[in-house]
Amino acid sequence: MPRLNQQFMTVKAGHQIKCQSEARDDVLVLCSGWAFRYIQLSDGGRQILRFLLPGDIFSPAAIFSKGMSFSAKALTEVEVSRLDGEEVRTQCRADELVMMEVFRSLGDNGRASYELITVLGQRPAERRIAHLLLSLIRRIAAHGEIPDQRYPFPLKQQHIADAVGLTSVHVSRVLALFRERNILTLADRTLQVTDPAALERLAALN
Amino acid sequence: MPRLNQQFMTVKAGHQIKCQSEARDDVLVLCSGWAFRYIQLSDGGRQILRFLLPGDIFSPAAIFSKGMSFSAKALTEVEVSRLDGEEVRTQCRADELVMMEVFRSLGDNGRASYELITVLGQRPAERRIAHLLLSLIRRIAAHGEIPDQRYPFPLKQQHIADAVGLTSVHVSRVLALFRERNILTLADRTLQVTDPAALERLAALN
DNA sequence: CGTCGGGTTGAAGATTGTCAATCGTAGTGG
DNA sequence: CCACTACGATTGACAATCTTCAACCCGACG
Repeated sequence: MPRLNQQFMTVKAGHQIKCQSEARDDVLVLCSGWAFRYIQLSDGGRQILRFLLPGDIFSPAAIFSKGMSFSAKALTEVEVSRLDGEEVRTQCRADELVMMEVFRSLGDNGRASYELITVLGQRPAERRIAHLLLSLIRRIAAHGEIPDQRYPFPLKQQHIADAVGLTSVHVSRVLALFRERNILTLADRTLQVTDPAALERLAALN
Repeated sequence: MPRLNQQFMTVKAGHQIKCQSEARDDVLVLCSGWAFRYIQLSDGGRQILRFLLPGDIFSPAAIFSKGMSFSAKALTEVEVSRLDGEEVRTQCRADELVMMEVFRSLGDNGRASYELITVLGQRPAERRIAHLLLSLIRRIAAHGEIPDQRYPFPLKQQHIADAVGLTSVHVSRVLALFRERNILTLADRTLQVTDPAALERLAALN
């Protein structure tokens, strides 16, 4: 099994990793830190499509299909590995497990997209934010056991706002509400959940 | 090249084609009529994820990845072809072109999802509706040349509402506005566009 | 002729956005 | 060590957008 050619880079917090019209056909993988995919609108708005954690592929869909145009930015300082697209494709054909991994990633992203569409279309502010927080918590927990319901959480309120389609002002108010109701506290780059059941009730998508 | 086993069914307008927890691992293809994918919420709300036109696969992602759970309904009377999942997968491995077709479909759906997320998160009612209408127009036009900017359009206002995350009452008001401004008229299962440029301006995602 | 589904309209209220001021904290440079 | 600054979070007042509820219309259809 040939080792794939890879090339590393590190990007500082807040800086661009990939822009909408990136021509190159490479596969980027997040090795450490947090990042996010987003679409930049000309009127200054931006929609965050998904947050990326270590191990995530920046654009799994782009491996087999052209023309996904979104940008990606580093949320914290990150390390990114760049693989040649063609090598990845031949590797997929050769190794069933690699292929499966790519499909799993594609499936996760698709499911997350549909959930986000549903949340944005059908849920009020509180429940949108609860859903985002719980989704992230689950993914963080899958990466390593977390003591005590305290999760590392590098997002600013503006990121939450851009992810769930609200203003940062409104996000601030909703988080204040959560704090008053003793559901969770978000401060100091840490998310502490005090009432996980309540959070799940709000985030539920049934 | 072996002909795939297929089995046809027709479903009347408004009836279920596939439900969220469909266990069977088959590939459904829409042969005629319109349908839509959606997620049903327990509180009565529903989010329409995508409208399907003839030739569309109900769940391209499900071919290679488990656990996409949405339902599908017929919008008009439809004909659906059912293929065995396993046969489709072996066919994909055998025939590069079939594989490419599936990837194209996956890519289209992914792109559409990201656009919908952006529209729902960042755009007000008018622009959401404009975006939906224009997307549909483009797809209809791709299916056969259309004279005169008059498009067949089987959606009720409730469908538009569930697709863009608004109430049907508000959809009605926005459509009235479009009519007053001579942008388009929606009546009688036909969509007539009188000012395509204005529609594109509203629908634009830049 | 009645009724039913879908569309339209008005009035009132809830949710969310906008604008602007304030505050706290962490640099940064003198 | 002390301004000075910059950034993010918070708060209040107000406005816009969208929903809710209810009534009504109208054409299709039994």
